Amino acid sequence: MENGIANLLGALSLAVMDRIEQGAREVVGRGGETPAALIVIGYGQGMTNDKLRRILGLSHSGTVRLVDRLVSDRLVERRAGKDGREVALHLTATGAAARNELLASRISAVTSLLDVMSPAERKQLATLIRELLARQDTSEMDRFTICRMCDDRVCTNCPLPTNKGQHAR
Amino acid sequence: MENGIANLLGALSLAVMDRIEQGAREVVGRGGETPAALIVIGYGQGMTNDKLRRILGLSHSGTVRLVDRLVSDRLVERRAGKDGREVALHLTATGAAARNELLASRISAVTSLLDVMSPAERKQLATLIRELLARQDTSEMDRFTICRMCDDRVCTNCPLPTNKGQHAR
DNA sequence: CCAGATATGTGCGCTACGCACATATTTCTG
DNA sequence: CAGAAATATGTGCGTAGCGCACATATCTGG
Repeated sequence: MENGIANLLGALSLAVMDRIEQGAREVVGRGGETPAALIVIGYGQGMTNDKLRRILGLSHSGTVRLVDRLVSDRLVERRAGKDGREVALHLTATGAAARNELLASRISAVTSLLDVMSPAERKQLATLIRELLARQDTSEMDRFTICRMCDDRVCTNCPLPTNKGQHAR
Repeated sequence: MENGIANLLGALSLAVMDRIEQGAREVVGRGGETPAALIVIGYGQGMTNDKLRRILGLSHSGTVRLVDRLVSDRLVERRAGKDGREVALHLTATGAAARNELLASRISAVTSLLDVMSPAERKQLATLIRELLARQDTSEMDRFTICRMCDDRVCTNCPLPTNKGQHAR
């Protein structure tokens, strides 16, 4: 059946995310979108509450409370934004350290599944996944959403297309 | 960088699970492990509360409450088990229908990401993922956990080291 | 200069889950 | 074969994470 591949990818994705989420919970002591929020804020482009909300796919109030948790955990600070309405989210030193741990934990979780493959197989798989992602029809915000856990220290050449509405940002 | 592949697989897995979970929530109106529970119970080997708990990776009480929700939604029935202590979980007709919808939604979600690939690329990817899964060092319960969302109507040849109908108590 | 858009914060409730405890049934001893 | 331990389920209570509706502050365009 042609759907066999869909089922296999579904199973693999579940296994991958189980491991990533377990590691993330151990590192930051929180679940849900909180780990992703820490990573996204760490990208450092003067993240606002509202932008974060759209990237994480949460409601507005859910995002405010999520940031409340990060602030009470001393991982994030709310600073004044350019616009008097906006809040600029910044990582504290502790937050930046936690973020690095989080990224390392994620890479390690995925690597532990991948290291049964030979270097040639890994290269082949990387090429296929890169193509798969590159051909997706993703909006600017979709791209941030998919990449909300991505390790910017490792992913120097993101395959996702940046041109859906033809103009970025 | 050697970790590029891990990051790519992590990003893809996140995208896949986002779509699967969104569809599952639309179908059953519940999140968390509830959709997986419906699928697992539907495998139909006289599932018990305790076995379900181990497959889903939840606490005991969490599982009891999860089953409570499924029962109150008229998707699952609690029947007497062989052992006087056990409860045998069975899908109602409504539950079986919801389960089929759920599986179809999952396959459709993954397929929508995959159909940018040519048949040859899909076949190549399937072979690699199958190998990746086949070489994992998984316990009996790990396999059920990884396969807790799997479509048994589609996955006739599970690559994980044990057939899924098998029960080792 | 004021109506609408934008951005954030709050009151309130709900879902999903865990811990500790209680209860019922088997199984395993001595 | 009686009692202890193991197994399986259910309950009281609390918490984390999130959404809806509403309130407030700031910016923008006619």
